[in-house]
Amino acid sequence: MAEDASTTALTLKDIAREAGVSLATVDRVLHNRPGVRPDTVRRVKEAIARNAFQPHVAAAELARGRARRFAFVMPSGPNPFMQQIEAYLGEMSGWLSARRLSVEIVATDVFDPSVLAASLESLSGDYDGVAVVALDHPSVRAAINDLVEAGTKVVTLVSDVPSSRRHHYVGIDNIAAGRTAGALVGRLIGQRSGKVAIVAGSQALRDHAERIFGFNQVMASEFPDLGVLPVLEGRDEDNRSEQLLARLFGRHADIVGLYNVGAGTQGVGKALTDKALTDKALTDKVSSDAGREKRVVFVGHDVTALTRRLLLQGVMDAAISQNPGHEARAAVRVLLALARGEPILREQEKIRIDIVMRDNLP
Amino acid sequence: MAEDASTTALTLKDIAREAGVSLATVDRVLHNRPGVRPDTVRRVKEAIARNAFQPHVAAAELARGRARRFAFVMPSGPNPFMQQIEAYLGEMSGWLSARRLSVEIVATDVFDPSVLAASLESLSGDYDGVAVVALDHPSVRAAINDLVEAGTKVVTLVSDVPSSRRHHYVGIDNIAAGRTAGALVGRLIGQRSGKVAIVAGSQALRDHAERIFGFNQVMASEFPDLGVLPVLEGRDEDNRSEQLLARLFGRHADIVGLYNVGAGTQGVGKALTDKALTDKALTDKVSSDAGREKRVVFVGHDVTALTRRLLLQGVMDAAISQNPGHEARAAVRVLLALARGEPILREQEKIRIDIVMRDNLP
DNA sequence: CTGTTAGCGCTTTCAC
DNA sequence: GTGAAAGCGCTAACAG
Repeated sequence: MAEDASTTALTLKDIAREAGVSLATVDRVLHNRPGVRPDTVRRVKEAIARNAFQPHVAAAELARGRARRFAFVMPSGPNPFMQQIEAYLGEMSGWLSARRLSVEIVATDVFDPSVLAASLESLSGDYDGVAVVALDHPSVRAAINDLVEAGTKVVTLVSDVPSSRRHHYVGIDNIAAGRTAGALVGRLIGQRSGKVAIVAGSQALRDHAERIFGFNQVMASEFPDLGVLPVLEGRDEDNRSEQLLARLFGRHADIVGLYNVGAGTQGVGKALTDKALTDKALTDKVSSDAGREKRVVFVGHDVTALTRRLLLQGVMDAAISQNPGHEARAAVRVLLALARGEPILREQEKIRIDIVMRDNLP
Repeated sequence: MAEDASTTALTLKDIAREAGVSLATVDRVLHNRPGVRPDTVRRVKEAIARNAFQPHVAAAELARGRARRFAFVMPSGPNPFMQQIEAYLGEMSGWLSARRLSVEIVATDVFDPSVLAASLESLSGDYDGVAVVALDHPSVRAAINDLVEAGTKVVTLVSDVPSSRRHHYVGIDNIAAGRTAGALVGRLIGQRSGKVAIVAGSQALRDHAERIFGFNQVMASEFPDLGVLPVLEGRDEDNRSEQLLARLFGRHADIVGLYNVGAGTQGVGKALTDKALTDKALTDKVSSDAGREKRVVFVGHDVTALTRRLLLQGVMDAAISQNPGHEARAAVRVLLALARGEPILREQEKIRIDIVMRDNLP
């Protein structure tokens, strides 16, 4: 139990002496480099294990000389969530340069498989690691596999390609996120009855499809009395989402819940507040609590300036969120650990599904 | 814009040459060490600023030689949450030793101010940094200030002493946590009416008192129709909490919500399931949905093996949680950054108030 | 297949 | 006040 804390930690040299070999040989074994007789490998490995030897990362880092370069392949459009990730990468610049790490952002049309694949291919050889917001498509998968083949460390970010050989996925489980949204909508509706609407960008997007799947799962099994209306596809555009919704509200007077799967939140919020005003005007003479009774429970994704405001105003009830700062830092740390051959702290790098309501806004 | 990426990063030597001084002098200026003429200091600082020079942390770490020692002063009792923090510290052992860092856990009766203060005093001089689950008391504050005075870096963990000179607090805003609990209880009760019960360990504990304060704030302003019953003090003990609650349920048939502020969750859960059984027996002949109608909305704190089970069973509706793994790692990283004189990544080290429900269980 | 050796960019004596 | 020089524990190039 009582380790002698005053003893200086072991070094490569100690292991070398103990195994009866030279520094270089231990180094070779440590990094699984070829050119060592199997028997020697065994002896060295034993010495390492016996002493629970941990090489000093700082010394290793210093000795390399060469700085490490990472590329982040991000969507080129003006997506607020992606911009947040880029902003958080920017905030790390001091941290990065003190470690002689460089992170370069490569903007691409990630929605066009061939363009994305070409972008990835063009990175080969120049970077130690690549983080990519990936589209799940065969040619993208192939490009990722090629990078991995060439020795580049690859992590998928926010959107995964599970069938590829990427080393790690930094993002949330979207089915669970959809389930969480469903549980919130159902629970917050409470005893009331009525219908539930869903607005998504497109059901062809893997993450949107997964969220809808999870949402429907929960609605069907736990809130069977709430009828779920067919998914509206707003293409993540504000205007389109607003119009589709307004029309839907016209056709169904009994909508009590709404799940916005992707972006276009501005339009969704607009449609909701318009509806609230109309309802209020209609019922003002009779009852005063149209706000309470007719209020539509609204759950969406991500904490942006807009959703923050909607939450504070009470228009939105909850946002399911994946912390963009955490994703940015986790991607960098994972790439670094992979490049160094260090173990990944799974717990630390796991992205949680955050439920954000008005009182726990970050 | 186009920095020459191939240029090797600057080193101390470059700065020294540019400022017309030696390596040693730049080092002295960099660390605000005495023995440099003011004018020289200025020249060197200018050269550093002009080049946005960042010393290489790995080189600095390697050159120090001496390992850094941190102490974690933790409650000695069998508190599951604290045990989780210790477990996560344990999981970091590889990471720590690869950086020649040592973390020692010092168990103390943190609820006795004089004992805690004495423990802290005894650490002086032996550690580079101390993380402490602090009790807010004058003698504890004094002990913290003494440590800081002696050059030790100090962070408070989970429980803060805001009036002390501690360098950092790693933990949540407990008032906001209480507000979040209140909003959840209120919203999940929905249209039903009735009373809300609160069970706490003790109102003398700062964090419990703050949570109750936040909870009552929200109940009063947003759910004025729900009557909040006087706080039961269960001393975080299962049996006592259960008995107090059972008695309360006997006196009030219309309890629809329950907030458990601290531990003792096992007892609270027991009391709730017993009540559910009784209610069901009473109403089975008349209506079948006593489960739905009479169900008490139950919100508590922290994700442990027990609360996880209660959430899955549907006995508990939500747990307000502060991620113990994050707290452990944040405390270490903050102490390390403070010791190295590096900036702290505020965003990264901020502990969020997590809302955990069945579908987003970590 | 294995060993020797020259640094990496700092920190820290010890001299001047 | 300031500078010169000896490492810290690795990696990588080169020599056998």
